[in-house]
Amino acid sequence: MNLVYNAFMKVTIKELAEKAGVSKTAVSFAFNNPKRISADTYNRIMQIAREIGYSPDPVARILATHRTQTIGMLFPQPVTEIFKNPHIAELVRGVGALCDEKGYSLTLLSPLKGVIDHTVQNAAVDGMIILGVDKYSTVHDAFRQRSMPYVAIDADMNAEYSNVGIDDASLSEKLMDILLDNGHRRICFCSLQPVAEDLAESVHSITYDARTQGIRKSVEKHNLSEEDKNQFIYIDSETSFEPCFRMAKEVLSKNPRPTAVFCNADIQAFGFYSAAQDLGLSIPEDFSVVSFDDLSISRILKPGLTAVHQNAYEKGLCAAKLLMEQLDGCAPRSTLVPASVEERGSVARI
Amino acid sequence: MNLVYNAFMKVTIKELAEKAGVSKTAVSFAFNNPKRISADTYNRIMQIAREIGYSPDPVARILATHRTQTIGMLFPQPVTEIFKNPHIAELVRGVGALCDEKGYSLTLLSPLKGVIDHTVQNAAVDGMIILGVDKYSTVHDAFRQRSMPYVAIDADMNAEYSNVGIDDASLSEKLMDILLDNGHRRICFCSLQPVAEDLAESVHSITYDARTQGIRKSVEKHNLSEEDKNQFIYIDSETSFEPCFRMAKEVLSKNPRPTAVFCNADIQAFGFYSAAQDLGLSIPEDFSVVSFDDLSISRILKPGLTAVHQNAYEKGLCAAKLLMEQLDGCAPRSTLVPASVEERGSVARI
DNA sequence: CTGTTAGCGCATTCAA
DNA sequence: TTGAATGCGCTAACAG
Repeated sequence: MNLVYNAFMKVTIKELAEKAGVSKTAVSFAFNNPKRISADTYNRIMQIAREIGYSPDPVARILATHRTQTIGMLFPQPVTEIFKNPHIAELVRGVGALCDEKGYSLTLLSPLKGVIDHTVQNAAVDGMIILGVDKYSTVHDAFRQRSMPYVAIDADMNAEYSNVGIDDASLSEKLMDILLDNGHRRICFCSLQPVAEDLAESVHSITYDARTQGIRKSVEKHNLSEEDKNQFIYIDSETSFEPCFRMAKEVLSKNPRPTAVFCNADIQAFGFYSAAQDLGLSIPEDFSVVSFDDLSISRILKPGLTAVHQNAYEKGLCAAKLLMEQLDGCAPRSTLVPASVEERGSVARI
Repeated sequence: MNLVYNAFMKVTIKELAEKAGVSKTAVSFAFNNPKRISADTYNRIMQIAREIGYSPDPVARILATHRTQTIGMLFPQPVTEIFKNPHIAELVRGVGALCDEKGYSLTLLSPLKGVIDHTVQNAAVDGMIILGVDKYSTVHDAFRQRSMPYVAIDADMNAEYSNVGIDDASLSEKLMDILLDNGHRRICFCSLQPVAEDLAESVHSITYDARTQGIRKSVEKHNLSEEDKNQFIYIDSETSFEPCFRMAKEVLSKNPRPTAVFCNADIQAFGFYSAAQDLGLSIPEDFSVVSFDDLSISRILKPGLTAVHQNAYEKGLCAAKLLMEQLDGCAPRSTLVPASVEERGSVARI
């Protein structure tokens, strides 16, 4: 029961005040607003503080000020799962950049006992950035109940809450255009990871929906026959390397083999590049690949990956900015982050 | 000043107690220990709680219980820098795994205004896991002063604090043996990233020291001539892809070109593989590579990377376990995590 | 420039 | 089973 540490009887502001012969307020000022007391008393206080090993209790300070100086990033899955995807680290980097600048800490949050609303109720943070919002999520109510500001990433652009995203639908359409324009018909689509295992059936990813819509639009534009459409393959995929690699091997071993894959995350493309090499297939001659993300580390892929380039760092940073705005009293607003299709060498004409 | 949210006048336990016609204690029990009140009052309390939108204030609870249910990961650099290295994400995954299991949150911490001891004093966490401890750091005193339990990763194995690490010295020696045994002499060494920019000169990385020691031992074993040793090249390197790529290109363009590189992180090896391809060099025929980390994503490298395999996830998990132990009152202890040299195809005999 | 007085919102001992 | 009283450690009006 943590007795070891409590046994030290943490020295408090009261004790220091007594020892220094001043009031608690004076001590408080010494630590937070030194200008308001004389240099003499300041020095005396700090001197004794050092001697008896005093430092203010952060939690008590938070209770009194109502400011945790911490923001949370709320993920739909445990940290241990979600961080398998390198894309997430970039998002965190972006958020972290502003946190560091503003002196905020960043807390990683995930559903408490599987329910995300619990986390929203219990986290000691000033605001949150939330990912993977389900279309029908009740999480918005939870936030409203706590009167807590938050910003979503990759959720609904036209909702009343703050959102940061890219134009998934039109980018997805363009990406699909490339495949279809180059004659590909036997195409494999890799899903984004289900949001939570036990909720797998009821997950409604807004991003995934938008991308699907874009694909559909492209398909319609190209007047594919029913027969063509029936050649599409849909595959469930995770977002860490090993499973993607296995999945890719499976797909590439199919008979007939698809001529191209539409990945929803670079890490999936990694799997296909690696699997192709293992099977003696070459990209793009034997197999074409397109993807979403275009991580900086993906530059290692040869030939270069044709992909939707989205700057995850920028998205994180932008979300953090919108949150800080709200923390300063501004109203929620949404932002569309620029993204583009980068054509490199991973698609062949067939 | 956050008026928007405070204006809602958060509903408190007192208000709920009045509305329900019970004492604050009853409400507290309803949320924390329902068995101690009758089902009737419980239901009534919860009913009204829902109606008026009450949920307990996490911060007040923390102040009263002295438990934040949060642990911190303290990095020597801002999150935005440190997360460029994929290795870090693995560490976080490991820590996160146990946090999730035990219902703890995980806060990412970095030096406050450049001073790490400040962070230690001000973070609202029950304990910390700390990385990149400088040999002469005063951070240990800061922890002692707060009576806060902590665990270091990759610090001193024989200190009085808790530490998790691998046998860097002997692994490094083995890795170097491979290079020397295969006839390499013109070898390039890539440093680990300096801990903090403004402290660059006074940084004393324990890990880096140990590895250097291992290398030295290998060199001595192989009776290298002074002339041989003078061919060694030492290069400062960062741990994100783009800079590594540029650095690699530079190294590979040197005349005479080194025959091999000793990387201290996979991400550096990524740079060399990519740069080699760009320059029309092949690994290992034209250039050999060895590295530390062996990330799962590194499996994409062909030929396979000869590297020290360390399970960063395991290290994080182990550190979290040691910390939880201390939180339960146990004494600090250290653990050596197994690691091994994996010989694959990235080293040629010359 | 300094000190006094109230809380902040909840958990918990003890008595009823 | 319930409630009153007390304390957690600090900040912030306000008064001196």
